[in-house]
Amino acid sequence: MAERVRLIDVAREAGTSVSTVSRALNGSDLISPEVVAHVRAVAGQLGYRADKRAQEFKLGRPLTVGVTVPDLANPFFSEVLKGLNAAARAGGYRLLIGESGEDPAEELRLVDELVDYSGALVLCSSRLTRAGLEKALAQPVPVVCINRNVKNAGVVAIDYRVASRLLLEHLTGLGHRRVLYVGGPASSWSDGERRRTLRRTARALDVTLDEVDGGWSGNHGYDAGPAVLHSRATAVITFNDLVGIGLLSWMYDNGVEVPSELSVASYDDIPIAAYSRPPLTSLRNERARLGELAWQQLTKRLGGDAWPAPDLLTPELVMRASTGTARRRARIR
Amino acid sequence: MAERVRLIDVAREAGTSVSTVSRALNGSDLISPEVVAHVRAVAGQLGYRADKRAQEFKLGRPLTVGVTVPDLANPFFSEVLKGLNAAARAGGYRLLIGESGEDPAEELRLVDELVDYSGALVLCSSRLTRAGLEKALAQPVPVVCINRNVKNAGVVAIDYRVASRLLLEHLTGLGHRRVLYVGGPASSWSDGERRRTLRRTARALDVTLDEVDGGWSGNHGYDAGPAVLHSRATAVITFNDLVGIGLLSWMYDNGVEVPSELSVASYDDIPIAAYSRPPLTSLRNERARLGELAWQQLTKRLGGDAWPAPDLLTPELVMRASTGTARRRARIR
DNA sequence: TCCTAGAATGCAAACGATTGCAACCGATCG
DNA sequence: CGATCGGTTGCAATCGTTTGCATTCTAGGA
Repeated sequence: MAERVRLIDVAREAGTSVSTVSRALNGSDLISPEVVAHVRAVAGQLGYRADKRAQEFKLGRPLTVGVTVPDLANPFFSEVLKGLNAAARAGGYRLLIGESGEDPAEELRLVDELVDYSGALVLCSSRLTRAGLEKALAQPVPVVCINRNVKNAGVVAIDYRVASRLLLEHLTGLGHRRVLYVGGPASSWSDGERRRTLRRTARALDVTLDEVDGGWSGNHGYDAGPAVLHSRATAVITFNDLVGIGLLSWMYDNGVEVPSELSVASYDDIPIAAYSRPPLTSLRNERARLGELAWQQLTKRLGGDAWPAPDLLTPELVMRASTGTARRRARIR
Repeated sequence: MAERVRLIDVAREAGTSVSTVSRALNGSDLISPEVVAHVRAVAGQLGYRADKRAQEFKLGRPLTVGVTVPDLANPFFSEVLKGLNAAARAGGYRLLIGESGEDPAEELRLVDELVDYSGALVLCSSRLTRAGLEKALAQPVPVVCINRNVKNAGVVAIDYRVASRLLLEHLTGLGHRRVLYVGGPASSWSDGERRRTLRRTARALDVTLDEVDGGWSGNHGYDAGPAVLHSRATAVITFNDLVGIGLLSWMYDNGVEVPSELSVASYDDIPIAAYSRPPLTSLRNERARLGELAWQQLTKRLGGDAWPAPDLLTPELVMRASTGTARRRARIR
């Protein structure tokens, strides 16, 4: 934990002025090559590292992107972060990450805090109320929303219309005529979209669609077990894979065979979805790409352009053993 | 996206100097109450928000803690982050998070970058080589290691001696005499600790312990399936729950019944461990507490004290259905 | 020999805040 | 009535950089 070496120390040691050192280190062509070499050598010897905070402070806008996610423990979000982080770093930016814990009030607090340090904001699956969102958009920095549609902001989302169609067509193809949707958190825009598109598609396919409330975690899925069984559906679609896996577990504990008595399918296809028992049919999406696209929208905007049109990502159905034809009605043994 | 309001704008509007505004806003007792009220009112009206970057720059050390984790998608790490984040925020600090992707070289790069913006570093389950670690510790900021033991740094870790004893005693209690450990990444210190303590305890309990290499993800666990079956062990301990769940899935796919033919237990007890099929016996630990303790060590150190003694957290065995007495030998059907 | 163009370098202001110190005020006291 | 004092307030330096502009120096042409 040595003392910091500053520009002035290098200048003194090299026998020049700070401006010369600064220019030499930053590769200005105003400086003679010999001096550049000398300064570089001295700087290296002294172990000089520019104070990034001072640099950025002087330069203006902070090179930081503030990001909020509802739940860091959900691989969906961590992979979005991975993509966003890679893109942002390539563009010279860092990520400041905040987790709201699925709580809209906390998310608002986070936004308020992050904006102090960030030159831009990315709200991932924002749980903000409409009013909260307005406040966030009123901040003096550009905002991109992932999986949430808003005006005056960048928008990157998964195409849930396609998603819901893929799921329902798969299930009807297996002969299911009555499907239950186990929903997510009420504050989730994407839950709303899933419901909306499922309903529409169900109508078009002449499928009966029921809905119950669930949540976002394995616990929520497990707890939804009884409600699922009491519905008369032969197939279930869950808000996400964690819920789906929890539900599978309840079915197992209660002797309901999947898929012969009940089919289960879900959104997101997180890695462990392949390792549930039975493996979960789910909708794969390019989550990392969501992050990348968010960054692209941001750079365009930071470059002075208007917001581009929303980017929509098309998911892909991954069929696994949790869905099949219904051979008999589920009943608790 | 309005223009930023600065201190000078407030001063002009309030008809005073910047110093007065600064003091009024920061609650100095040198200012008369009326002026404070007036300045506060004007500031509020103008929507003034202090430029945190300028503040911190002036004040000196950055109020940021840089953190590295190997894998954001592993709930173990996200919960450590949760605890660390809560504690750090309570202390007025923010987190700058970097993910190394289990790659030591990338982690070194991360450290190098994070240190430019951070007043302290937390390395979570660092995969750094000894040399890399030395470099990291030579940085001009205090460093805390979570789940890695080093000199001249803060250390917070899980007590793997206890952990391994709990696991092996549980298994021997069920009658197992031959146990296989499916290991983690070679760069993981905690994998080393698990192996070391397992070996020692196995010797003490007169259990035969075999080892194979695995990894950190569900895929690694699945891929270890054949090796597990070819070993003559009746019980398996996996590096972590993701590996355990992957392994369970392979056993299922290949007709091996758990636990009647093979018991599986693991470290960490991440939430979905309860929802694997069968539910996974695992070692619960207070991950969020790891983060908290790391912060406590840091504050002590930042306060000028020497590094406190390492904090060791004792895990707790959660028995679930993946372990039981071996009734017959596993064989692929 | 003197002047000047052009290259190289240094001086000092700036980014937005905090803070030590000096200056100022009215009131009290001698 | 002037000196003093406590309570307020403002001036200016400062944090570590970058950068516009002035300055210096060298060499070449007249």
